[in-house]
Amino acid sequence: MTVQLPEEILNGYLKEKSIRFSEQRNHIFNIFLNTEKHVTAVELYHHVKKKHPEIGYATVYRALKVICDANLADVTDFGDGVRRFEPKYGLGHHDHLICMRCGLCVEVVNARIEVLQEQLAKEHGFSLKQHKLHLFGICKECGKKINGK
Amino acid sequence: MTVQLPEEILNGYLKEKSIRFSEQRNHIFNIFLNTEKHVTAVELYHHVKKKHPEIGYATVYRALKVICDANLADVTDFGDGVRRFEPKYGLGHHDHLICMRCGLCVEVVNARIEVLQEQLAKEHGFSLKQHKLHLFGICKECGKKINGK
DNA sequence: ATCTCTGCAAACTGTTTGCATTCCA
DNA sequence: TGGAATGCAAACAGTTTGCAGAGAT
Repeated sequence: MTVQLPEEILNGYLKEKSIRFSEQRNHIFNIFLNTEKHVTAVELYHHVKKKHPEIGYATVYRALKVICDANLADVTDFGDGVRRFEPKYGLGHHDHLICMRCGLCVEVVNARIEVLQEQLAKEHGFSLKQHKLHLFGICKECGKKINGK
Repeated sequence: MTVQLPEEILNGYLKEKSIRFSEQRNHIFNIFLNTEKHVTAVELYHHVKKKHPEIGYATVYRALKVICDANLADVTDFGDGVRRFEPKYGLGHHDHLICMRCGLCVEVVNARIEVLQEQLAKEHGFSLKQHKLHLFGICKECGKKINGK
């Protein structure tokens, strides 16, 4: 099994599902891949708009849906009611550590937590497919600022 | 420090913030406490509506906001874009194990995961305040059904 | 009497859908 | 050529807000 680039994965998925190629979706996908993580659909729309002013909201949403279906993006909601999308390439799972004061978002992983989650699910008769862990707290910088006052 | 009932906590909070008592908010709060967990604002509205048809959406939303501010409810979004509220009484934190097939939602806790999360946050200079862990998988029953086919 | 809370409806935000047109296969 | 994908606008769902009137302090 050779390593596949995200574009190849997407194209493979499109072929498999006999979804037609489209210039716009391609543009959206490329911009999505090069965007800072955790983009809102609206943010992505604006990024896309800069280079391709003719592309509309609906197309961005539809493209994102295809990308998610192809398992190339994760959807996350940090609790503010806005859905955020982030690219993923098969592997590379991670959790989120979010500062409640400044909004800083750090990606973290801990293998032991992952293993314990697997066990916990198993104890309850579940086969685990996916998980989302959001840790909310105060980051170092904000901590200083608060104490400095 | 004596143990406080949720109503007492809410009343204390109202007094502290000099928010006025209101019949409606009280009804909403009581129904909220006696509802199965993870209610949508809309679901809660309908429950409330049965007993108190004169209460409107806005009041339910406003009441829920006060309840959350008083730290008596948690907001959760399992990824479907709908915000769910669940009562909490100070302590009693738990995570969620969700079946991706039938929607079954089990509440789980694992002390070791909690400790590791604390450590993980600390490693990154964060002081942890809160976290949300959603485990998505296939429950025992659904697993049987899938294999049985 | 004052000033907050309610209830209604209208406004808003994020997302989806219907339809005529464009354009890939 | 046929049918799926686009772009627009209108529809939708969930949530918030403005305002007049009711009600708590």
